[in-house]
Amino acid sequence: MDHHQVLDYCNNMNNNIKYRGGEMERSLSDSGSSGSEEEMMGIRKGPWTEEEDAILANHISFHGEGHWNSLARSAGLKRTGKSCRLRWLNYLRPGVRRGNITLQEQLLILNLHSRWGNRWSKIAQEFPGRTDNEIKNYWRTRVVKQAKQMKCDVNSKEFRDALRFVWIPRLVERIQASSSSHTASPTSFHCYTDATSLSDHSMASGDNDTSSLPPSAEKQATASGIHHLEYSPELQPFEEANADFWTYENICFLQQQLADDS
DNA sequence: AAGGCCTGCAACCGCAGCGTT
DNA sequence: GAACGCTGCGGTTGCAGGCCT
Repeated sequence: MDHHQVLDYCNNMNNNIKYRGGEMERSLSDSGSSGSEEEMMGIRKGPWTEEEDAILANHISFHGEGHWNSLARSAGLKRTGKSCRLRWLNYLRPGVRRGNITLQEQLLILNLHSRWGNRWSKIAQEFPGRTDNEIKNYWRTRVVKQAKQMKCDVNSKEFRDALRFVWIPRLVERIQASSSSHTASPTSFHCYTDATSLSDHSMASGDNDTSSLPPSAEKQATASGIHHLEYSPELQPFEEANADFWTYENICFLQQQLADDS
């Protein structure tokens, strides 16, 4: 990205960013804390301004990433190096994707989390353009919320079974439905659905109990004590699925992950 | 209309690991 | 090998906007 591209990029950012509450000056000296070096230096905290974003992006375009503390100083930003790094990686960096998590991404998040736990940066590596922060937020705001609604711990066997036998199969069903309505390759999902014993009857009907499960899943869910599963609105369709991502290889990968979990 | 509550997300904080001196 | 600084990670918090009463 050369200098002119950065400037264009910054202009676009300025036009597109939706700021909450406008510019917010919140230096430490304003916050009432006292005596810290940061306060003496007038280090700013809180939301970034458009001007700061432009300065940071412009500076990185000339000098590159890294050495964040010295970068912050030389750019004239009254921010910590950590703050600059976070802002760049999570927001300003070219290629960052923001917005709705697709069905495929949801499925992969559930699966990778079951494998790696809260290792968000590692999980995020499987999602080009997504940040660990965004995936972490998704997990906490959607999945943890769902666990709370089910009155069980997110790491409990009960909830993990709910993910495996209810949530994930339902996501797969919806991906199938989305795929078949947008592409002419319904056989793409054949191996996955066969291997997970999913029947053809729809789980997208909004049923709230295990009667909507495939027979094998229903049996296992019942055996696990899951009787009153409820679905959140976020289980309703998100934006159009990313068909390019949903390749035969990815399907088989997920299938293998599911098999490894059992 | 207004006030309180809830939700989602950006950003901060503390800590651990690593490299350098 | 101790001290220091930097970086990256995961947990947590603060707040704007939406929703509800």
